[in-house]
Amino acid sequence: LTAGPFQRDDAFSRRFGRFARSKADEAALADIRGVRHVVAKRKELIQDGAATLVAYILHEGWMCSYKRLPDGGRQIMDIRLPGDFIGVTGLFSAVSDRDIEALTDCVVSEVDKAHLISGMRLSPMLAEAVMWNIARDDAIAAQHLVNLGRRSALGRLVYFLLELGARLHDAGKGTSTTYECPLSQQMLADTLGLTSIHLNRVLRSLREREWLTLNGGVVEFLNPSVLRQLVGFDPSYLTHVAEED
Amino acid sequence: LTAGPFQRDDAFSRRFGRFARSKADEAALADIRGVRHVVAKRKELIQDGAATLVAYILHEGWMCSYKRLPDGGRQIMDIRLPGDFIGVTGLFSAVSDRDIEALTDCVVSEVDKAHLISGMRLSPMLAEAVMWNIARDDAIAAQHLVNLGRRSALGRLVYFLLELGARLHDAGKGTSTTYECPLSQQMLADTLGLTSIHLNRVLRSLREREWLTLNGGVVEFLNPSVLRQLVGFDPSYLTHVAEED
DNA sequence: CGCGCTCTTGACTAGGGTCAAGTGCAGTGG
DNA sequence: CCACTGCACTTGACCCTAGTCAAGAGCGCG
Repeated sequence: LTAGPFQRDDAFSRRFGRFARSKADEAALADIRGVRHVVAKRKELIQDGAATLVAYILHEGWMCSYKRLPDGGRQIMDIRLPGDFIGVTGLFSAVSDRDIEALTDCVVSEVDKAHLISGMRLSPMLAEAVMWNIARDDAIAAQHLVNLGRRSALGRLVYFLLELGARLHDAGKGTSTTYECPLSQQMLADTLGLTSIHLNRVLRSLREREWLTLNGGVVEFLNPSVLRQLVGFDPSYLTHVAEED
Repeated sequence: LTAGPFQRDDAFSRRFGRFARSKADEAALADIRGVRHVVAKRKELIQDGAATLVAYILHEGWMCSYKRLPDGGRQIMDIRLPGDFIGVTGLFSAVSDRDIEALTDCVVSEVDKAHLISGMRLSPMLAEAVMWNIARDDAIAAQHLVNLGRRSALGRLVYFLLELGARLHDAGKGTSTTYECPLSQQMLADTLGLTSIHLNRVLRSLREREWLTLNGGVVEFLNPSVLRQLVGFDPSYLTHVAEED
């Protein structure tokens, strides 16, 4: 894993290339990418309360954003995957309201605020792409909210793993029924508002029903259609559809 | 309640006026406001699945956005108050992923997408103000997520009512210890991921401890400092702080 | 007057948290 | 090669928070 040069199969290019209609568009996309960094597993990229100076594009690896509670617990807000922006909305508030941590070794590139704004002004396509991405993250957060507020532990886990699978597929990872998932049970629990003990019980129940397994960091859907129907999963909010004109 | 002309004490002007530094800025702010409408209580402003053509500024009244679940339940994502944008991020996805409904009689004005984008391009201040607002809504959603994932029923209710109070104060409504709240117990429950029955029990418990009351549509904090400390409420994410330069 | 809505309360249930003990395994050092 | 340690994962027993079911009160409205 190195902070090497631009690659065509980069998840960011896959996602945003769909918006580009001209050479100028592609140049605008390439232009917002600043310095590339490698971020080691377990290192914090952004701290809660720290000034928000730059955002990032995540090229390789998994990250998560979370909040700590007064009582010591934590709530993971979102998992960030290759191709995702990190901390874009945060650029417009004075300080970050959450921590962001690398779950695996990661490659990111910086996105400078002034640079991003001027890029969006010059390229309507870039503005559209960035705003669509913000809307997508918003839709993901909304689903997460529904998950925590109104679904059982089993439903939450199923929905979350299905959504992760769809997002990974979008980033060019995994197959339609299986993917690698570096999240520990404790992390899944912190995401879904459960204890790791209960999460373990739910996983066993899913295994025994032969619906899905999570073993050695690999998620496998044994019965995807039942799972999708169970929680009403419709992944259309995750991918951009071009406007008809 | 009429869809009358622009007013100086409008919550939107209060919120966004802080960003303006010139006559041109004020003109840009005034310029994105389109047609004014009155929306009757219980009417839907935006439907889940409908094409997203325009956004709105909420001038008067309360609205909420929610999602319905396959099993008939619902999760309220957020309460929208005077001065808030409605459906701005939604402008950048093809269809809305939630319903938005008036909880009281409301006054809104339309915000046209093309108009908004050109305004943001011409006025850096407008761009900054709109993006800050998106970041603020994001921070509110993040707190909501923490609420649902990691707090007890009592903690959720306390945090939510404190936050509402702070947001209303920002909009020029209520006092430091009391405000009018048109939300039924069923709506509060749908917001906080609880049943209305349990919400009622929690309200009783808060009343008996003499911490807060909700009676006849009026919230009153009897012991604000205890409540704030209980849930670690810090309202700084709700108001914009000007950058030092 | 009766209908329908929100709110209230009680009795019972169940989903998920807490506490505690134990397994499996990757490192590490003797 | 084998202890020793630490961490993630498992499982069981028990408890408590919040959901379910049911009944009734208060009140605005046609």
